[in-house]
Amino acid sequence: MANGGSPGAHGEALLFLTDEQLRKGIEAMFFAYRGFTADPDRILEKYGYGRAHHRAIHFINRTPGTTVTNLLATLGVTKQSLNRVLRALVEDGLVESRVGARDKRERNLYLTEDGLVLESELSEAQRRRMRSAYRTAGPEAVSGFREVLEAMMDPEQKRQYVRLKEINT
Amino acid sequence: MANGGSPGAHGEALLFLTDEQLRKGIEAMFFAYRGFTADPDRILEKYGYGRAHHRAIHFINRTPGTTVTNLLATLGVTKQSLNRVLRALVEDGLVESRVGARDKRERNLYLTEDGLVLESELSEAQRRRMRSAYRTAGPEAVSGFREVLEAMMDPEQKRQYVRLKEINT
DNA sequence: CTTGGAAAGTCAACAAGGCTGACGTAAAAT
DNA sequence: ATTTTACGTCAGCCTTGTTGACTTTCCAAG
Repeated sequence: MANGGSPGAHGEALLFLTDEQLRKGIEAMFFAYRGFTADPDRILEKYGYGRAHHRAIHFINRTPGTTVTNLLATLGVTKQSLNRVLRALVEDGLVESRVGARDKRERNLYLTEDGLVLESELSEAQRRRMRSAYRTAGPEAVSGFREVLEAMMDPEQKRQYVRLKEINT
Repeated sequence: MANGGSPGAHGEALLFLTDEQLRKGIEAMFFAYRGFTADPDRILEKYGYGRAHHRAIHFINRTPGTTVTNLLATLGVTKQSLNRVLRALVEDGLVESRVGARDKRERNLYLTEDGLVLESELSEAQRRRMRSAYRTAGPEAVSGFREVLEAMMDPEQKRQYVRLKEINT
């Protein structure tokens, strides 16, 4: 079951698939994700928001005019859970919810000016860290980074990711 | 502030540092982390546990005999929060808490046989996904993946990561 | 034109897992 | 002898997720 240290007959080519290597990858994900969220978390706290608000703000900014159902699919949470967050953002004037033009049942979501300001504060902080990590690791590492992450996603998540990736190419 | 599409005088060498590229990295992290936790989450649900239990189990397994204070530093949560999780695991017979031999104030934590069984179920699921992602992306990508993740950690997290990495080399 | 179903919003209740603050006990260190 | 450390615990709070039930509005198909 567990294959320890000694490299087998296949040699170095498969070294990166040992349990040891996989474990390092797992722990790297765990610790890196903490860093990934640390800066936004600090900013959000100032405004009394949490990560859930950040996610909503991020994806509304990414696809302005998106519907609630759309956002639900992207975020993978329940309507009730998203609604609580969305209500706060609308009440605080960071998000605008317009009745759909074509289909009046839908609500099209947009960031207000204030919403855009917070979004930019959050994403700049997150980009700063990402930029520094990219710079440290170099372009080759970056492409490997993204390849592995993509391969780690569930099919549905990957669909969401690719869909967004192809906007503003 | 935002630098859009057109490559500047530096050419392709810095393309990976555009806001566009950074954004893709950010979203990749978001979606990949969901995949990363999906399999363990399903398993944990069967036993009525959550991610917090998984983390405790993982790191107790990694450094058997570790103390509560140690675990606290690794996990980055409060004593009260960890205690709730630890109490459940001890009561359910997955973790053993022995009074320290040298320092009787300390508690040394170990997985029991049952604990080891669950740990192995969880980590095998997680390794399976990581292995598949590594295989898809290839060895070069894997090293880039880890480099970027390491560069993304806060110094304190990186210390934890490196400390663990160097056990069982 | 009626009706079925989709999109959205809302209420209530609950759970996991974070947090702070305040104590208490045992044991080590000074 | 006193202070500090390690651990445990009680109480209460918050965010963010869940289920279930119900309503309103509106599109679309029969």
